Amino acid sequence: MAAVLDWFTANARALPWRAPGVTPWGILVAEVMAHQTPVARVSPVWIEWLIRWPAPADLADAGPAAAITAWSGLGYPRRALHLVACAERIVRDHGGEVPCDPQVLRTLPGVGEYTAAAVACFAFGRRTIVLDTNVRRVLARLFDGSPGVAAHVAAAERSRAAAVLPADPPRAARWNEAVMELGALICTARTPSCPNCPVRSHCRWHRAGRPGEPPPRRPQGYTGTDRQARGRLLHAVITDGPVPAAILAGTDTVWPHAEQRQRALAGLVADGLLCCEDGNYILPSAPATSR
DNA sequence: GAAGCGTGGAA
DNA sequence: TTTCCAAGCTT
Repeated sequence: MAAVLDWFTANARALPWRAPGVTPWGILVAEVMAHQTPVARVSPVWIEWLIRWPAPADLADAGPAAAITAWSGLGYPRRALHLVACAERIVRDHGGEVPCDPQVLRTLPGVGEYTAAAVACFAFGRRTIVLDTNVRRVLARLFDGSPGVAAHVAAAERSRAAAVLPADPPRAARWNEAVMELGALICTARTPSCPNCPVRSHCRWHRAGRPGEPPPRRPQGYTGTDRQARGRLLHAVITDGPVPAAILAGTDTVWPHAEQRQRALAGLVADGLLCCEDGNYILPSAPATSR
């Protein structure tokens, strides 16, 4: 639909990874950083990472501790380990170049269906089906007239997305990016700005009077969870350097509940985000095994 | 297939 | 202040 492409030309955000000359590695880093994370928060961290580690080999050499520290406040720090493992695999198996085949990309740590399609499309111009939560929501409203989407991608969604994807690869890539942007800026989950939508007159959901409930809210809850405990404990080591196990595990300095504290620390160690050496918790210096 | 995995800014 | 949630992936 030309209206969406025209809208994108006029309204695309100037995200740093959309600048000319950004490498496939830059695209991959941006996509992983953007998982469940607002783009506005990703931008400064992405710039920092690409300056420090402009190519996969640079991050592979840097190792996990530096990556975890530089991950800053993006959340889900296992993604930093995934990127290090990606970098190692890219160096070892792909001559230091990010692969362009979505099926190959899919085998990299932390790269799922969406990210593989996105990197193949945005970095290499491949004609792939890019289905993130924004695209799914836009297509569901536009063509199905439903207010939101299910938790998981259905087969029918893929075929519908394929059906509306332009045949010409460069145009398909543009379409993917444009629909994603439309979902991020206009056709938002909570309060969509239909008056500003370039395809409101074609939208089944809008034409039907925007029926239905808003998408089911996810059970989240954070305060007091293992997730919060993990975040606090890891943060302590990132900011203070090596922390004696007697303090981190043995006292309630960082986290009050003893049993939960042990569970969280064990999880962090199991995930490769922390190591315990010589009685101290430290960030891992050895490469995270990427399998 | 459901559950687990962080964070900080906006509403 | 509290609540809600933002370009998913893995087990």
